[in-house]
Amino acid sequence: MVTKTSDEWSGCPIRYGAVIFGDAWSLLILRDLMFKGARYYADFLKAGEGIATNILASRLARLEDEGILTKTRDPENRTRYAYGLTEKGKALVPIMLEIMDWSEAWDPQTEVPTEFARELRRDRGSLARKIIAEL
Amino acid sequence: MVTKTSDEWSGCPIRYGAVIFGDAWSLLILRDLMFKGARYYADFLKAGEGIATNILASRLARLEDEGILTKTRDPENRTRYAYGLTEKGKALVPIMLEIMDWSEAWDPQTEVPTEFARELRRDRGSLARKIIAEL
DNA sequence: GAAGGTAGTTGCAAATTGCAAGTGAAATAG
DNA sequence: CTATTTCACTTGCAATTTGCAACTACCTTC
Repeated sequence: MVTKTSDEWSGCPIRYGAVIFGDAWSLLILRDLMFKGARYYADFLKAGEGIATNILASRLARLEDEGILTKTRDPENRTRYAYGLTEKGKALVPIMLEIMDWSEAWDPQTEVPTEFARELRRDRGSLARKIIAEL
Repeated sequence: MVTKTSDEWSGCPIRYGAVIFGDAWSLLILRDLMFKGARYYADFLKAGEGIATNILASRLARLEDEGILTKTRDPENRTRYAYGLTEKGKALVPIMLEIMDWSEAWDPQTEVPTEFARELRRDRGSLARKIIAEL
């Protein structure tokens, strides 16, 4: 694929999106941050998806490099780091909501909590703002 | 990653999304179908991203298996196949528009045509419908 | 300063990708 | 009816990436 440092790189928005989160593991990490309250390295490891520790480390580093998340010493327990979304990362919430809506509509096995699905349909803009405000 | 045929598979909408298009090449194929009028195998190969023919074949097959695109003999030139989006595939347009909006907002190098960006901001629902209608 | 918790790194086999060349089926040309 | 071309792949193989398991380094607490 044409890379960001290549001469052939142009300003295509989908290609930029593909570089950032056109990767299944990154998508799942973002999900855990946005919707499951994951904050620490161990949270992502234990999220049940079976991500390997080396892959997790590489993805967290990439997302940090891209300015999507931040890594800081946890004030409560200074042996560990806390990961959090930047403004740029929080701005991905509407994309995640669209994905959820699509999966709910087209995959029979997908199940979104009823109340959540209702809010998603009714006013996804305010739902997005509410989720971002809680991050 | 937990696979769709695994006992541990649950109805998580983001995981379903990740399986389908949490893949950079698939995203670019969908972009070419939706916004660049690509229809034939050669169109995707020549899209300038440098996708290898074996990778293209595997992704087209996967997207077809997932019910996102269809493959039919081209009526005008029966030596080739025409690829097209199913309803399920067309329903991905709003997700792609969200990605475009996000890239335009957060990546300085990304450039979306001004008129397109304006419509995206003003009423993305009707822009999505317009794009789908033209597919 | 030893023990425990946390976030990684390292080594290696297996799977996937990327590249280039080859194949097969259908139209078209002679 | 045979030869050529076009199109859509498939195959073989080296290089990269992933997945798995074990190991390390850094704080903090005791």
